Amino acid sequence: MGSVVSERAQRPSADATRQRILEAALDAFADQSFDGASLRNIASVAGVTQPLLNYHFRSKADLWRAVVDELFDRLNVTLGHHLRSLVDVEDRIVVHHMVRRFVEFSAHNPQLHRIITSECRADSSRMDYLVEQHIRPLYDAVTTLFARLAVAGDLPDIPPAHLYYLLTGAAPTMFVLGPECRRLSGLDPTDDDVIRTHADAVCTLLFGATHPQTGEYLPPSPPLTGRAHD
Amino acid sequence: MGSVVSERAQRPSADATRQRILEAALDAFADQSFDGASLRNIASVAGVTQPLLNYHFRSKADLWRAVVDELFDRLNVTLGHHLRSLVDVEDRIVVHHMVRRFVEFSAHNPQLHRIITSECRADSSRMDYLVEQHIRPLYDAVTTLFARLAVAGDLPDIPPAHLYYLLTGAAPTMFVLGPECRRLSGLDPTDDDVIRTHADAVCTLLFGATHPQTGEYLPPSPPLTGRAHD
DNA sequence: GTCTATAATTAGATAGAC
DNA sequence: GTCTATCTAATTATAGAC
Repeated sequence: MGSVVSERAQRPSADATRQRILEAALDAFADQSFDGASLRNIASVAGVTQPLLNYHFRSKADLWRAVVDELFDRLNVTLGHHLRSLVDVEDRIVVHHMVRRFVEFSAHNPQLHRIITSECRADSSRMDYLVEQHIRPLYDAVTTLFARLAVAGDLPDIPPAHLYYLLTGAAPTMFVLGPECRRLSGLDPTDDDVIRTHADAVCTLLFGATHPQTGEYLPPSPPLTGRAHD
Repeated sequence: MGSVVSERAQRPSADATRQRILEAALDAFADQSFDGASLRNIASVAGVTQPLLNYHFRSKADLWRAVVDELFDRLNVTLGHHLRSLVDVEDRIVVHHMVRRFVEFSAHNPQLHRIITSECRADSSRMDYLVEQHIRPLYDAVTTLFARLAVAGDLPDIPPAHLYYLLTGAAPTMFVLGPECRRLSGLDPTDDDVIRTHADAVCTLLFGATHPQTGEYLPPSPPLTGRAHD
């Protein structure tokens, strides 16, 4: 047990301190963007002093990269676990589950999309890092899957790139704008029922009807509810 | 001609200067958020010096409010014009046109959603202003229209609040993340064909099939394309 | 590993000349 | 109305004690 010592943390308290800093920095960068977040405030939330952030992470930019790496690691674990547990099933089942997990992840980690929309609005070195290091592999995997499903008739006839931005816009926006949503609608976007309803809604748009309570896939899927005109 | 003098601008050059400052500030606030945008840089882009911004607009916060007011005025004119030109037609025709105009406006004015997502992630006085002054009237109008259409079966059976966030997420994200989109997909989100394809895609998700070239509504609407399983 | 103290930079706002 | 010069405050990063 005493042999669990990383290169960075010689003292037992260091790893815990690092983690508290990372968590405070995640919320700060997500809520106030890179420039708006101050190291002093992050340090204060983490219960340490500002120079300690420069000690553990060389600079503000390096701290930001550490935050982003951990965030995408979590996303990839979430999506990857469900992908691996779904081998040998049809593409449309896989994508259905992935969309639900993506909505749930976005609800529990709105910081992901807050940071992406902060940094990907104009070219910058941080956008370089985000896109090439983390987003492109996901984009390639998702659009490849979408292209297969569109040919099979399991998705609307929409070009994969457009479908990607429809999904990555529709799924998380209610949670990214959580404080606004609460005021406008009275709904609590952290409530499990609200999250489930939103996942159902995204699946209804993309795939047609789903079981409203459990989100289970219902093959063969009936026509989109609410489309009857007779 | 010489009588066209506003209260604020005693000299003929003042109105033009004010407008150049507003345009530079719009892009700065949208691309770099409130804290990231500096008055010195905005002034430089507008071709003036920094203290002139404090002269025309009392403070950075007041400049931000002037930018936001003008932006929502443009949105309301765009949506309002199409609403007024569509009296005495069915709700589903009205909403179909509004969605297309909203996609087009979002493509040409991504700053709108960049500013909203900057400010509505955490409570602040600027979020207060945005929500109560500009967003709530739009939210109320849109969700009321959605509720009528859902009852009539012209929209998927999704609660209006959720449908609002699906639409305001799906429609503009491709343009809000324009620089990212260009890198990932190779598509130019300022290209008219790309914008039209995206408007078609949003309408396909919400309403089912549309005429892919013109975006004309096709009543009675056929089933959602790509749903056939036989 | 964590602190105090501080250097160096930059920001928004104001004073005053023209 | 627009400029130059400057004030005050806040920021990141570093130096050095413990």
